[in-house]
Amino acid sequence: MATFKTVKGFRDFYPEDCAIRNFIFDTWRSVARRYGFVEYEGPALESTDLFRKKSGDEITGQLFCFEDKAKRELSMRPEVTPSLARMATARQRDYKKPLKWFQIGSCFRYEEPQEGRTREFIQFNADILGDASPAADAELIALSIDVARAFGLKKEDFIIRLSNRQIWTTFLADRNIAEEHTSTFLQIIDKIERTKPEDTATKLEAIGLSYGDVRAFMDTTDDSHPAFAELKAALEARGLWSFIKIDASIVRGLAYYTGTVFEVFDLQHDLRAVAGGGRYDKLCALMTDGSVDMPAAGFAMGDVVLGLLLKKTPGAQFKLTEALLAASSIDAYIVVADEAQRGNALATLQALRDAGHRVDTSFGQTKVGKQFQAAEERKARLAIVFGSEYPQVVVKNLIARSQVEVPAADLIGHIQATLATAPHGILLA
RNA sequence: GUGGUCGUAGCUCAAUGGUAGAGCUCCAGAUUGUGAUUCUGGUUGUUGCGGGUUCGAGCCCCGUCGAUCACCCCA
Repeated sequence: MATFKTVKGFRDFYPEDCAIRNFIFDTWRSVARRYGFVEYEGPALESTDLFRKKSGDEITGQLFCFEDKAKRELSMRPEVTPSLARMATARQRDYKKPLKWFQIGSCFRYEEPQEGRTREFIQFNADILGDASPAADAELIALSIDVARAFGLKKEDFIIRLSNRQIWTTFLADRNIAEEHTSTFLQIIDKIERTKPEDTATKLEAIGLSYGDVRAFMDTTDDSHPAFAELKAALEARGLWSFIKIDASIVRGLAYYTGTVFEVFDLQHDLRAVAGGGRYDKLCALMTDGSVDMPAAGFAMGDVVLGLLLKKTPGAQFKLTEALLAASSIDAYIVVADEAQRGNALATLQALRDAGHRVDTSFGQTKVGKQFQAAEERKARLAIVFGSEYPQVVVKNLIARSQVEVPAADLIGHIQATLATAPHGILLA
């Protein structure tokens, strides 16, 4: 038994886990690129002040923070948006607007682990900076939908819950509620679906509002509300509006959001939100003390909840299995049936690898049966047998279970021609 | 940070307070040039860790670490 254990809330990625992780990364990347986003990355470690600046002192309780040897206060990043704001504002003159940037990397939060929540998790972040239009919001929402679909999730599996903080700002202004109550109010709304109505009513009355008024407003806020008009038009034109459900209770915590806010929710399993985001037009100005005022919007999707959802959704499972098989299978396995031929076998191994094929072999003298077992295990398409009949070489198609003898001189050409054709079927179970 | 449940072989789990086991996996052989099945044999444990009670603790008690669930929080 090993003496050392994985640090609480952190995960090991054994090959089978890493394969799933890479499938998720590949999917995120390919869809983001399809949308014209470019990849960036920031440091995993930042000055603690960067996060304080954005979220205030109270968040330090949830930070992995420490002092380095020079007594600098540092924190593992709990999110990438502050780093993004720092990077984008620092060199915003170098890039034409709008910036469409995405990133994939680990984030860290010092919290109690439980289902869907670990202390290190990997996020996909997509942001558009320098464009304040609802068209940019629509682009992000469309991206989040297409990412979900790329994982094999269907309309019955997930929905986008959409709102806009402006509708609440207007609601409060219409009732002459002081601006200082806004964040308190939004916190109440955020929790309204999981708090007892009596408790909510008490809290609302404290800032001069009635529960009935708020509820009635929520119930009558639908997709005909003018705040959604442009966004709706842009998504309808793309044929994606049917993925949207207006839900005024979505306000996304007490974050920096200023307009559109949305979450990707699964419909079948009652999980946490798979992704969330929105518009945060004031953040760049805040982070630069007003010197760079750049509108922005974005969303983040974590790997943990997404992974749970993919495992629980049959359609996504199939895609995942297919991708894992494609990633792990090899083109050929070289069987050395006669040790005297190992030199010729290794020369062929090298030539095939040089040509870009995925080829493996066993290291030392092993029974032929074991070598075929290993080839099977590796999901090889071909077995290439070097034995006493050399210079004739046996090439066996492990899927069709047929084999031919090929002269050594023609071997490489024969194998490349065979691999160039589509396999007859995928070897399953 | 708070509370509930749990922790035995690589995995899934047994074992009235009385000698720590099974299945699967893995490795080898049956089978010295062909993938499956079957059969045979074999490796693996300070029972998470540390104390305490007891003639005797995997089992009871305390602490601790971890997992899990629910709070808190969710940027």
